[in-house]
Amino acid sequence: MASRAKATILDIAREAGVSKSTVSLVLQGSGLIRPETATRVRKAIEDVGYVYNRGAANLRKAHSNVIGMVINDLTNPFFAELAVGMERVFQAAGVVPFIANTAENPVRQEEVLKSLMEQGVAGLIVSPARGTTPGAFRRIEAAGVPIVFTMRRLPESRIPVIAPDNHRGAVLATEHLIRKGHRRLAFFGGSSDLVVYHERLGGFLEACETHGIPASDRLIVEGETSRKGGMACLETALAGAQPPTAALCFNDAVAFGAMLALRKRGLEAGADFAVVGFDDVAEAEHYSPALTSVAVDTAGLGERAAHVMLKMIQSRTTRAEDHIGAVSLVVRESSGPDRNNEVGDAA
Amino acid sequence: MASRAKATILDIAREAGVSKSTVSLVLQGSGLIRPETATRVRKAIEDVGYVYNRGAANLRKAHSNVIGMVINDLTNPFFAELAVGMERVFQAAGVVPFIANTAENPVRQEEVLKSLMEQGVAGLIVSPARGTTPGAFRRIEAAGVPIVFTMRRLPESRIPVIAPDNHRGAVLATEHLIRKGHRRLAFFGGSSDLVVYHERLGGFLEACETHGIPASDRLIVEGETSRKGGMACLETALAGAQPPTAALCFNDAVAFGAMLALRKRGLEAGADFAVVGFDDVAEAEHYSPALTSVAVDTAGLGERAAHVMLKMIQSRTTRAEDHIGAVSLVVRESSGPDRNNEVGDAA
DNA sequence: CGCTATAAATGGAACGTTCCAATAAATCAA
DNA sequence: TTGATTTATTGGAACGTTCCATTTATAGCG
Repeated sequence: MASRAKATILDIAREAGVSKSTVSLVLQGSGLIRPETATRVRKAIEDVGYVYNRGAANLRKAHSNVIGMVINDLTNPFFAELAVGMERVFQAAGVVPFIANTAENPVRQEEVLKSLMEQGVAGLIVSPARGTTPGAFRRIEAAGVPIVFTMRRLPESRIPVIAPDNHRGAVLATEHLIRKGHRRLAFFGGSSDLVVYHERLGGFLEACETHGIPASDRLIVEGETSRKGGMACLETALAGAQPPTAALCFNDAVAFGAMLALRKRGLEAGADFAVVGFDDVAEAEHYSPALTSVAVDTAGLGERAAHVMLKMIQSRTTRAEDHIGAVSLVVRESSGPDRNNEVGDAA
Repeated sequence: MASRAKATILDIAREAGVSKSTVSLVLQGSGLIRPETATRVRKAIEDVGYVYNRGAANLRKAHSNVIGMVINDLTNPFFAELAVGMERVFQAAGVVPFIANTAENPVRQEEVLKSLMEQGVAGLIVSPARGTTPGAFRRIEAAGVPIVFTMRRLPESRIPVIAPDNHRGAVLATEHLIRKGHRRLAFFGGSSDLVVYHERLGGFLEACETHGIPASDRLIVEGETSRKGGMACLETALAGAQPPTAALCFNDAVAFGAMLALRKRGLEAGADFAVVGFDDVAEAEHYSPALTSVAVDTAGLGERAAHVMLKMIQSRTTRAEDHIGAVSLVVRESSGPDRNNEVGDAA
């Protein structure tokens, strides 16, 4: 049944009674071939169960159609949503994106990038792992392969970035909490080795500044960007003498964790402590209580990144402009007013 | 900076003053090369920024080190967890898995498989998209590329499957509901074009049978395997004259949807209506109320699938045994007793 | 009919590796 | 010293495609 030796273009040529060049032309959909010949060739292809060998082709063409998508945490639904947005665009362009997970591990990331490069990818869309060294992409850049960063950027690097307006999002969220009457605020999760962290924290601090929240009433708790991290942050925060009454969380996972920890203490997010997330993953809407979060148009960012990548490949450049996506605050149930300071809020 | 023409093995040979064969040997870590020569070559590799061309190599070797992972719905956290389990194993084996998403679309799946095959994958781990035609994998089988199905199987196919014991899981869950005093039961979500559906539904029906729940008191509502589908199922179920008091859901996403719909009606899962999910995704534990679900050891199944694949590749066979993973019911808050039929349940 | 113009098909070199068989150099045994 | 053995290194022929430069067939025109 299964012919052992895999068929090549030459086998097809023999089968169809044409030359290998003709077969190649048919494979590429060239109009130079007489339609009848083309169908004959196509039939032969079908008959022998031929599979195109893209490796061999790339040897001559140096122009693959695969794009690598390197993601730091596939279990975060946020990245899955991002990937889906990209795929929509790539599919339309006849490009197949291969996704690889680095699990937030720079060593693993190194391996994955190496493998992708060896495979001859046309471009790389990357959300770099935490702790990525500044030089990690130098070789890839030198090889002339276009790279686009999504969501995260590296400290000093000329690689284009597609990301939401983290600063603005944090300002929006923080102002919302202040308007709700909260005067002792916390920022939960993330760590300072992430540029995004500084952007989001920076927005938080700026809003505090503008609205006269003194530094002594701001609590910053670093932590893992996961549910577990969020739980830990909340515990730390409530252990203090003058605990905060509201928190802006680094992302939704942290927010979910904080809410879970609240429930464990018999407290309710929204009523007893205000929680705001970041990213607005699909789950946020369906949580209980529903999570107030900064919406970043995840799928839109994914589409944007894919478009930028396609353009870079097409114009064979390695440069592109950054894109900072608009954000908006989606107010739900988790961010109620401060009970001890019922200022009220019209909005 | 970036040398335009990419360096080849020959450039390195020139740089290091050896022959291309020597470079090739060094690249493969052969012990035949004098250590000093090897270091000299490695230095040259570093200096010229060489990237190995795996396509060219495969032309001779016909033995790539990439494995394709084809997943039907990346946004379902279940599959992300599965992927993570596989990656652990593959990483240790020095293999890089490329993940591709089919978004439950057989046409897209066709494209993805084609692309992966052209890329010369060593093997394929697949969770087939809904509506996959029985012949979809014939060509791949004929090409001698090992395939392993995970979670889902195709109606008639000799391809090995790694999946949980769906039947048993459904029996466990259903018996739990019956012990809780429920006498009118529903099965929510999924559709009959999925083999898994029949396995899970079969377990449900069998348990009903054994415990004397008449067919008239069993309600089966097909639906999308998503939150949205779950919401619709619940609405349909409660619209009837003699609505059920408990439901076993096709998977956790459906269960979350059903719980959400309950809340919209002012009802509470656990207290007013019992809900049991399937898969026990990480989220289940953290939901409110926490979801009772059938745990399938997702990561373990992923690891198992990866191991089977590695063994198939190594022994160059296309056959392997099915693996049916053990399941267990994790009882949480969402599956309380029937209020109108407080039989009680010691366990 | 001969000529040119167009259309269709073809052979061969190249792409960057691997691997076999062969060579060159170093070591050993007698 | 000579030949045998071991250790390092090397050319060259594949592998399956693309693409350029040709060749062959077909049509058009006077």
